[in-house]
Amino acid sequence: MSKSALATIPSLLEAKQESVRSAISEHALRLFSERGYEGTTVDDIARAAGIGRRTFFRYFDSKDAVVLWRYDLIGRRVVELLRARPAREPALTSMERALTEAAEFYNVDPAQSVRILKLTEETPSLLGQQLLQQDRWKSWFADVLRARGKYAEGSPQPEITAAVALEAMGLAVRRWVDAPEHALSTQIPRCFAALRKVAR
Amino acid sequence: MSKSALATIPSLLEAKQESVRSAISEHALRLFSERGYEGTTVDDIARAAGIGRRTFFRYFDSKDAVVLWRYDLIGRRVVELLRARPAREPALTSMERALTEAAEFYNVDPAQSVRILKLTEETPSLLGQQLLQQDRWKSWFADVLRARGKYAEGSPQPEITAAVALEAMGLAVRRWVDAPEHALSTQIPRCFAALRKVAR
DNA sequence: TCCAGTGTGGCACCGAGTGCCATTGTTAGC
DNA sequence: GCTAACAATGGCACTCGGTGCCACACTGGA
Repeated sequence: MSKSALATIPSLLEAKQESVRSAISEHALRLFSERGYEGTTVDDIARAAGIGRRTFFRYFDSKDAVVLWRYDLIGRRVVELLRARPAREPALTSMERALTEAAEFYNVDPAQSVRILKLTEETPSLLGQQLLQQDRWKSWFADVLRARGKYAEGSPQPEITAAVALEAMGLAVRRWVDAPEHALSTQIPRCFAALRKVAR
Repeated sequence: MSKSALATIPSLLEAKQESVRSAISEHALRLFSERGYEGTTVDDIARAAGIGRRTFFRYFDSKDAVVLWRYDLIGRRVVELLRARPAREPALTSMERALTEAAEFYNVDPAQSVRILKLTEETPSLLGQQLLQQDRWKSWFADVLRARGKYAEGSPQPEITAAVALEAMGLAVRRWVDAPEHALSTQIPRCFAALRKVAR
């Protein structure tokens, strides 16, 4: 793809590819809401988007990816934000701030976000993939925290901190999806407060 | 199967089925360690176990299940143990005690457990399924905790407590699998201690 | 105009998982 | 011990996700 360092211009072709990509994605989401995720085949999506089945798999690695690629950015973004936090800040606070800021992603189009998150939640194969993704994030976040150098060699502290923060975030998102009338921005501090209370 | 209330005797057939079941399971694990999980087809397993491919799917719902059915008991066992804990005990303590006791499961055959857990950890499709299973457990555990009636209506506290305890347990298991020379029974309190320190 | 390089999509293939059905064996009633 | 129900078996064909291969079409440059 964008291997050539000379590709200064979006080059028409890249633009076209991007439009094909979003066309596939939109048709897919429409079909999923009409016939359900399992009830929609890749053939259906390809036909609806006016492309070949083989081409579908050039734009997305799997059927899951049509839904889940949107989350790919989030993990990286959190790492970025986390690194930007002062190293002296309590680790859990840094996690909460970074996750809160990254959650702005969902506010670009809240209704769309809720629809996608709900679909993910109620479709086992999608949920499984999402949990897998978040599991990878855990170690990324733990690495950033460990790099602060405040932990003893082999301490489980960074992993635990990263994991439980992600858990709090996950619950906040779930509560928001189940009751979108309460903003995500109110659920996050609520869940982190509950987390801080767990250990008393 | 054991629908008939009169089935006092294991009935030869049930016994045979149990032996077929474990035969499939053992051949599967052997093949997985020889050729890897992805490199082994269901046909291979069926052939090795001397049964038809179709029969394989009568004993196990999926290829994953050959590995993961062993964990099925654990979740239910934890619920049981959790209910047996005194309601006045701090929730996180109850979780730690219940999970610790349920972890005895792994001590029946530690070497075997480590092999299976390692396989699960390094095989995405297995890990995904396992995370999915644990996600279901979270709500089971949360329900038990909520039934204690110590939480305000709609409080995220039970979910958070269940989730982070499971996270601590998961990390303990992971550390044990990566370094089996340190007993799981020492990793669990270590990870829970780290968890309690997160909130300071 | 001809020659790359690249996107496309058809075709054939693999592996997981399922419905259907004939065959086989086991159990139960006589 | 014979036989009639019944359950387990496994073969067959099919669906669907995913992949390798290859011929074709388009674009851009010499």
